[in-house]
Amino acid sequence: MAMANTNIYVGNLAYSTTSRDLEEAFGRYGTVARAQVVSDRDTGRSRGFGFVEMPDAGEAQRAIDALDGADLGGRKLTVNKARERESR
DNA sequence: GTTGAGCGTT
Repeated sequence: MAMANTNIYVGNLAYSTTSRDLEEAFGRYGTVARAQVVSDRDTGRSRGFGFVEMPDAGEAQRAIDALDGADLGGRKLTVNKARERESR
């Protein structure tokens, strides 16, 4: 109910990958409600993973299927539904 | 180089 968007985890990102990069990559498969690369709270560096929220479950699944294992910045992405945490 | 914060203690 409170979880209207499909929450997607994107791992194995190059440290150079930005939230904008995620938004562009997932935006090719549907509407992206939010895209965020997670940075280390202490060092400020990318932690090498991020999250993307998409309102359409069908588009979200298609994006996951298309981007999981895809190459971005020289890294093979790991993409799947996120485990916990909700939007904020 | 892999699953988000921070109040506080789950």
